[in-house]
Amino acid sequence: MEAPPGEEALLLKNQLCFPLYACAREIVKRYKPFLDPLGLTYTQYLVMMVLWEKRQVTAKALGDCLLLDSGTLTPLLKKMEVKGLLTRTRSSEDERNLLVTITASGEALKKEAASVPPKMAKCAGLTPQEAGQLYRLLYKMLKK
Amino acid sequence: MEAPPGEEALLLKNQLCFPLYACAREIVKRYKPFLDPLGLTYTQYLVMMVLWEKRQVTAKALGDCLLLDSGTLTPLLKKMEVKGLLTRTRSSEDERNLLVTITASGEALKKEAASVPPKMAKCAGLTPQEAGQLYRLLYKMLKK
DNA sequence: TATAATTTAATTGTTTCCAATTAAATTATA
DNA sequence: TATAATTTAATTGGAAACAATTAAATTATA
Repeated sequence: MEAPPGEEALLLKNQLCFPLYACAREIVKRYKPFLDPLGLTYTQYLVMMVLWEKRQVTAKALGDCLLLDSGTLTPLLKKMEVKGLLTRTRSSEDERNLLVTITASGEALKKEAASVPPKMAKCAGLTPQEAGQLYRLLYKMLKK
Repeated sequence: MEAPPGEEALLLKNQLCFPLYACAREIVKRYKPFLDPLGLTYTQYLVMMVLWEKRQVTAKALGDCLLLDSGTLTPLLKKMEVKGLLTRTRSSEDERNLLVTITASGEALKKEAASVPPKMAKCAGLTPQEAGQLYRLLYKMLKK
């Protein structure tokens, strides 16, 4: 798909990367109406999913989970702290580590967020089988 | 994949959107070493693919192709004009339309770019069958 | 132990991306 | 025709995203 030789290879419609890039942006847009009422951006929603599961993580671990670096996470976490969703403290064992901890208010948001995944599932427009296929292919690409 | 009910649905690992979002960013990163020598960012490369195919398009048509709006395209096209890759002129039939036209130097870049798609195909780490599947699934999602 | 290497966040500067608004040109309609 | 509605770019402001650098803490090593 991506590498027919000659002229064809540079046509937009023969690119695999373009629908990937466009689809990722499109999905974030489709989340927006569901996340706006929670006061979360899509990236903030990802951070909250990690915190709803683990309650406390280091910024490093969060970056490893979400594949984001400190240049993205530092300002993001500061904003979320101002909103009262989490706290940022240094680990006493190792002062280099920033501990990100969910607040009660962050926990409380989980109830409201419970309605988001079912709504989004409809938005994707794929059958469960197709969604499973897509999931597997994307993780295969990511692992490479 | 995206909507198992209850607790499960908010786990990061059960999201379909996350690998999509992460994969799109990852792919742009994998392009970087191949596009840097051409002096193009990934988005600029997409614009050039359209121009290599059509030579001239309106900004509107370009936005429809790439699913980008004027807020993104206006500054992008201005930068590309400064680089000498394209010209920006108004249509005489309809002054609202901005005509984006490839320059000789933009055309010349196509030869160098020919090596990019085969290199990227290897980077994706998918079989041609898998790439085809992924392509179909992504466009299905986009159409919705 | 003193120094070097490593790890972790933060910072800086650039590029996207989008929502919302504005302005200009064109088309439709009263 | 005069006015209203539509279309197209541009602008503005905010949030990511990343590369490269810096600074601080820790660990490894000479």
